[in-house]
Amino acid sequence: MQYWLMKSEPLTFGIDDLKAMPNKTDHWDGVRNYQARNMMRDDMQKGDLIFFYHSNCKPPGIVGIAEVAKTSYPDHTAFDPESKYYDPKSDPDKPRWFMVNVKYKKKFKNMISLQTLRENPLIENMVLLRPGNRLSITPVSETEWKTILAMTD
DNA sequence: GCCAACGTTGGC
DNA sequence: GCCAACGTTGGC
Repeated sequence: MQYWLMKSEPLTFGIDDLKAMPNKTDHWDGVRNYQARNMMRDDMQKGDLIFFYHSNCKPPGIVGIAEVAKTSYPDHTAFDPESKYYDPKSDPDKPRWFMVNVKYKKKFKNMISLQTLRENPLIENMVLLRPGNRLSITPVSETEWKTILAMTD
């Protein structure tokens, strides 16, 4: 069992959007970064737990929990010229981009803002909090997971 | 809206 | 393979 953090812009796709999906499940498409892809493709297992993070909003922070509902498979939006995630270099016979399915688990009564996370010395080395980090998917250690859960009410 | 920090692209 | 130019991310 591993833990992850996945960022999404709430205006594009927030945790309430995930909850509203059939079976509260959706595919996590549009990841176009190799490090993030590799984590989805190689490391994410069904049942892994995910902190759902809202980025590019006020305030940014962790808003709830989801879980990996299906291991990786090719991201079909890369094959669709109409999609904003279209990548002509991704060949259906040799897909470049992958995605997993993610299922809504819960939404925190109060989100844990980025600022609040930064103020907790127990998680100061978290990948998310490292200077310059822009990865949309980051691993979370068990200690970090438990520490952050303890910050919820 | 600004801009620092990255990642990617493509000429050479 | 280098690296300048460019695009993106995402906090502020």
